[in-house]
Amino acid sequence: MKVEISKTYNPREAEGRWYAWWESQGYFHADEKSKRPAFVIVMPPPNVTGSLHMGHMLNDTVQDVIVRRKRMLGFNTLWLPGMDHAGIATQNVVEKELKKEGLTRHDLGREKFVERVWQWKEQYGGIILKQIRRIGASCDWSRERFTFDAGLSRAVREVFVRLYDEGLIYRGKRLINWCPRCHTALSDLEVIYEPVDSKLYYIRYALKGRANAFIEVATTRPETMLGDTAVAVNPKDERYKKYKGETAILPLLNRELPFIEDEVVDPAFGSGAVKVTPAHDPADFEMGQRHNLPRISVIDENARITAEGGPYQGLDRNEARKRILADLEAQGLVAKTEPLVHKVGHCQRCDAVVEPLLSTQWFVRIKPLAETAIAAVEQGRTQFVPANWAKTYFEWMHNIRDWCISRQLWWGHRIPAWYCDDCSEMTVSRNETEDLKAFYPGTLLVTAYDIIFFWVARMIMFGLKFMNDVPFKDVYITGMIRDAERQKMSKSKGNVVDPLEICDQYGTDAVRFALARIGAPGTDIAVSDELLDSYRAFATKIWNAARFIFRYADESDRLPSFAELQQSDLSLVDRWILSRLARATEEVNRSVEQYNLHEGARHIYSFFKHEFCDWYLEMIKLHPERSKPTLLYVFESALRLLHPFMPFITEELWQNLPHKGVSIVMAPYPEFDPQMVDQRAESQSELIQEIIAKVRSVRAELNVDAKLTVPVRIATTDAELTELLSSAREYIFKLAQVNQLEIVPRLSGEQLGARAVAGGLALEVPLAGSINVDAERARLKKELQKVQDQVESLERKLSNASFVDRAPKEVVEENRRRLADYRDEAAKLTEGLKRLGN
RNA sequence: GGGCGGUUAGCUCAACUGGAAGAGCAUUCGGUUUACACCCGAAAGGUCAUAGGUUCGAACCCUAUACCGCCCA
Repeated sequence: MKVEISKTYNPREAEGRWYAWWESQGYFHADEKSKRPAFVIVMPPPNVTGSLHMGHMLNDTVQDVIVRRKRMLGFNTLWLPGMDHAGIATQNVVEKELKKEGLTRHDLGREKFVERVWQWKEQYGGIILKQIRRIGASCDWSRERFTFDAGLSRAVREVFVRLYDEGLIYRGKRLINWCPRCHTALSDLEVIYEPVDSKLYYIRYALKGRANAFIEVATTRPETMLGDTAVAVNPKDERYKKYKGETAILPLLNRELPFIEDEVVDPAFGSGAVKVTPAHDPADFEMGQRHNLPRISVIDENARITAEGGPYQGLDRNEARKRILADLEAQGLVAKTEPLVHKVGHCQRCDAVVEPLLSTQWFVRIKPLAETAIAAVEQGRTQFVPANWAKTYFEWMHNIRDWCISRQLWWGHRIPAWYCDDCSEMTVSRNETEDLKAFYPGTLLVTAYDIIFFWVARMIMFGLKFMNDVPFKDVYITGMIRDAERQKMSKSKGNVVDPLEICDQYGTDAVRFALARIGAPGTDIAVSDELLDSYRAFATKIWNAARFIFRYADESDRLPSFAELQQSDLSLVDRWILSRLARATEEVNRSVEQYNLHEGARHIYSFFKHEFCDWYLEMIKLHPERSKPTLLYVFESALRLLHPFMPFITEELWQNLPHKGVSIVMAPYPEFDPQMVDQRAESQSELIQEIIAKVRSVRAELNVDAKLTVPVRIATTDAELTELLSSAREYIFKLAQVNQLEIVPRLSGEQLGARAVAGGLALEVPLAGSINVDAERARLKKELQKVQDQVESLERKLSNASFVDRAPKEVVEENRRRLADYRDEAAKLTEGLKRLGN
């Protein structure tokens, strides 16, 4: 019985069906007892509150292509999925919910609140994990992890205690980033600096003991003046030399401020003099340390002015700014105001303006960890792909600063400071130990470059520290997704596309292929409708090729082995396509192995579309039954080759074709077989294709009616070529609309016809009087010009003695051969032209 | 200010080790050839940002410049 498939492919239906089946069959499950070599990727865990965006889809596609191929190659693959409990983000979400009920987390208390967050997590969290399934990611869901699970909490405590015992964790009063909305400390990385339209205020500070003498300081944050403890200028600044040793008087509060000199002050900024507020500015904090200045905290954790702010106590920082400026204005102390765009730190999670505050927090002394991690990358134990990103990593690691690790969150790991003495025996559970043995270190981490500082660096540091080995051998850095105008996608710009909608629209396979195809490592990707259209068309092409095959395939057909094919009666084009398949297989494997997914995708695309569909399928229409075994063999192999990129459509078609095994997911990945290469079949077949292409080209340029069949005459005296041409004449007939092929020793000058050269052979399309001599002459002249340009450039090259002497022999030979070919072609074209007169 | 990257066809991007500049889309022309009009065939389109240098040979290596982008401070 013939296999029937629908006229068009319905991606949505097929995708859901196959994924559910794959998962239920346990194909993605890694076996911790397996003896096969392991291939391990840990998925950078998405936030529990998150939903899939194109960046995730790119990452997950890259990981899935790599993992699926490795699985098919027989590796014991583990792609470990998980979710980040995302402390601040998740707490915010639940707090917002509570607010609707008129409650705050304080009304519930810590325990009840955390319980509530867990409820939220079970009910609404982790939508993204379902979405990740939707795009075909072949993760081992049986091992799914949540960063707030008991096991991971224990690991965090263990790490904390060990670092503390070694003196790498300390508690100290330092200037930290404080989010007054989230009410927590943030690490440096959690602060996003954004340009803000602001003003630079020039404020007059009086000088002690001098009537009417002022120094102007420039500031963007007048409200912090309440905490000023000095005025600073650059020591090289001549303008202020005269004030050395003087004392300034802080307006409004009348505090005495020493006049100090410090290199960090930029004489070109503002007036060249700045106020120094060690408790509210990182640069001032350091200056304060250098000059032993007192630190006065005037802003509290609610961003309100403290008692130190005297009359301004209790005011919000913004209100305080207004009032202070008004008061200064009233006293004539605001010299001038200039517009200024400067970068202001915002909370990564809630976008509130971050307040630098003095606070007692826990810090990790990170330098010793960083040094080991730097060495590991220098030694190549972990490699970046592309290698350039190692520079970014080094740059950051060399300038790393102690890391503030405490957060004032309820939804987060608790610092076990109160039972340090008791927890020294904590270990991870036995089960995890077995998995760790089997799967640590991992092989690969795939992430965008904005995460190098977060996950990559920290995983390397802590992997080395606690597992004595790097956590992964390679780090593949993907680009960022941009829209068609190359703008970064962001919610505020409103140009975010939902990958699931895109997948619904174009089919997941098409979107995956597009991402893989265009995403060279480390380069940004612009997603546009045109791009997606072209790969949906590719999926459709595959579907239709299958429909063609199903016209001849029967349920009783079985898949031949290559050995069987070799013994059967293969046609020229069969041998050709097998050879091309072998080469495509080699290229795809080489490319993907080197993480050049875009190259791999390109090779498959080009093989499938331009060789298999455009030539092979067209050619075997002459003898479909004879070529059926090869057709089935090549198509089935091509599906396996393509499967990592387009998992759904390949499974759908594979299941309907003769195949071996239960699922393409577990079928072997094609590997290069030198026996399949047939150089002779390739050159013979290419000659035929060149002849067909030339005839088509001549016909099109001379506007020959598409329905009209024409005779073709080819000149050769070579017996082998004569044999080849006559055996391949049917292909030329069918594909070039030819009705007669005459092989002659040489073309005579008497016949009027269009001339061309294909594969070194002169050919003629006698058009029996219908030819336009002028058009043909023009066409030939143009053709000849091109060839002569080549001849000239090669002659120049070869007449250069140092090229002939110094270039490798093969290159010189190659050029000589090309020159000879072009000269021959030119001669033939000239002859054709001469015949037409001028 | 420090670091990184980019500049190739109208557009989006490739080009593995320095050795004939490619693809997709768009454009033009011709086609309902029974797998496919989400298609087929043909064509046109390039000073590889600019200026130097290295080399027999440079899109690729080096130097400088211009413009664009990103990261860090």
